[in-house]
Amino acid sequence: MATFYVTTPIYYINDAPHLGSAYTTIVADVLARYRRLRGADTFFLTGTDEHGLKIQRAATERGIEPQAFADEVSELFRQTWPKLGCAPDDFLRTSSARHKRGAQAMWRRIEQAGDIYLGHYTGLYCVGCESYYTDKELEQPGGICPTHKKPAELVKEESYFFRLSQYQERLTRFYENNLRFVEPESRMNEVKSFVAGGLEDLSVSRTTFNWGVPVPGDERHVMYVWFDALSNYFTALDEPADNGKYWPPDVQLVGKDILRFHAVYWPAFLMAAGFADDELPRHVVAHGWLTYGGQKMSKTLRNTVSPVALAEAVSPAVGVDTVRYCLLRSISFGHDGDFSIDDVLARYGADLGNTLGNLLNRVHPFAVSEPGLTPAPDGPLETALFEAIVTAAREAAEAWDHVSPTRALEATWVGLAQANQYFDKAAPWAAKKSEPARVPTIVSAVVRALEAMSVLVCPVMPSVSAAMRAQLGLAPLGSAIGHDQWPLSLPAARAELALVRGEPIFPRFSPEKVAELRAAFTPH
RNA sequence: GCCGAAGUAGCUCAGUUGGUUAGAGCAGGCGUUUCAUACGCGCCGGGUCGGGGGUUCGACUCCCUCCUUCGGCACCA
Repeated sequence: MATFYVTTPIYYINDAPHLGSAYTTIVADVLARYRRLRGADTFFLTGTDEHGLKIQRAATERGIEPQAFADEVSELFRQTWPKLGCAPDDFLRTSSARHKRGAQAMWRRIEQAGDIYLGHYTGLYCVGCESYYTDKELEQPGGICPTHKKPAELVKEESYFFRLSQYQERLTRFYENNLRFVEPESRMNEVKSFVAGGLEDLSVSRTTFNWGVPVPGDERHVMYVWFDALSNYFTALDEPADNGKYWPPDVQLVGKDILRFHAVYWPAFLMAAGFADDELPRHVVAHGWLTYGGQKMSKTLRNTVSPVALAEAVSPAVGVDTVRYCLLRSISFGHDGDFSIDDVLARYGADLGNTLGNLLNRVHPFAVSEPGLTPAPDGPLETALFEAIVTAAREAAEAWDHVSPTRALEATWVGLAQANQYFDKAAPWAAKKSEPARVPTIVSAVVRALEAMSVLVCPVMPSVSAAMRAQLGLAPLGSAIGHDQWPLSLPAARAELALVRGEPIFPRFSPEKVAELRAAFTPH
């Protein structure tokens, strides 16, 4: 049985969910939905990373316990995803008991393998901030702390280390045997050159704070954040029912900023814990940053945009699907990309309203006049249409398999365009007068095309898919393990159609609404 | 500084290993249809493929150089 395991990073809870994390989560959700439609037994994991000094300090500032702080912000994340149409199978919190258990078990495995040892970490420490800084983070020359305007001190602290240096060769070999381990390729090269530059052992514990997973056997230490966090991908499955069934991850989505941790440290940890090469994650896929309306989003500039608010403003019914579509369609995956309200408006009108919505809408008048449908065998026009649809399905599948949302949606929309073209060529309005017997054939063909398109569109726009299918007289798509529903062959003709003409799925925006949306969502 | 990526039509981007007139979508123009959400369909893109030089019979596609932008160069979530 084919399984599919996809993960997002667990998000650090020092901030509310933003467009960037929404993008990652949506991509993961779309991949999960796609695989489910293909019949794979799929597991989609996300969660929150809740440990570390920053969280401890933020909690202290508010006069609450770190756990209470974490509970609050984590909940914010957990509640956000359904509002964006995302349905993770599990939501892992690093402060949960099961995760601590799992992380400690992972620690022990590595320790028993002899790859964790006690040593001393030296770093530049700012007493005022109570934390370490890198040269880059400090003001040069002099290594001045930007907050306290005092030079950071060189401090030595007891710390456990992971023998990362021992894994350079094996990692290199692993990359050579798995050329697509990291995608896109340019990122793979970055990772390779990083490893080729030599690896030092990694400090994996701290004693300067205690909000973390205690090191087993030495509770003066807590695991340093990356050891703790990365293990979540394994600990989430570390239950008898799941463990082994979904492991290893098929796709791990990460932002480019955290690629190294996932492409170097993480496989090394797993190697040390005794995983064979074919038990390591299959693909780590790095995406770029998002700007909004050409501007980098930042809290200080106060130009962050809430994807949830945007979706609600666009439309209560299809806003979420619209935002999902636009994010995936407009951002060239892997590159930095810009997302803007003008882009949303343009795509809502053109791609969604005109091409997709209108196609569905224009078939209805003919369908209602043809209740007892008896389509003739397909002619050349119909055959050409179905070939085009199947090609679109195949190309979209190929693109989804390679985590290329933009390409997948392009292929999908080629299918929709072909259906519109077919409708014009077949011209049922003319056939009605000249050759009435052909009308049922034409209606049937377009309905079958639309049925196929409702599948192709489903991973990205599940509610639109359901709305389309409702108008076509079909039940929403469900996931059936082992049953590939992707339309890689001609959709079956149905003798009886039960079309239900509904309101347009993507109603045209009034000029006033366009103005309102622009005003509300154009960053300044 | 070192390494790497990108710079292609107004906008967003595709362009396999170099080869006939450089592509798509959107926007815009023209035409057409009226089934449909003034929607669809058809036609229209003389862009020095960042600048310069070179290799080649021939380069957007290889090499050099310059300019611009963006990444990576280890403990930053």
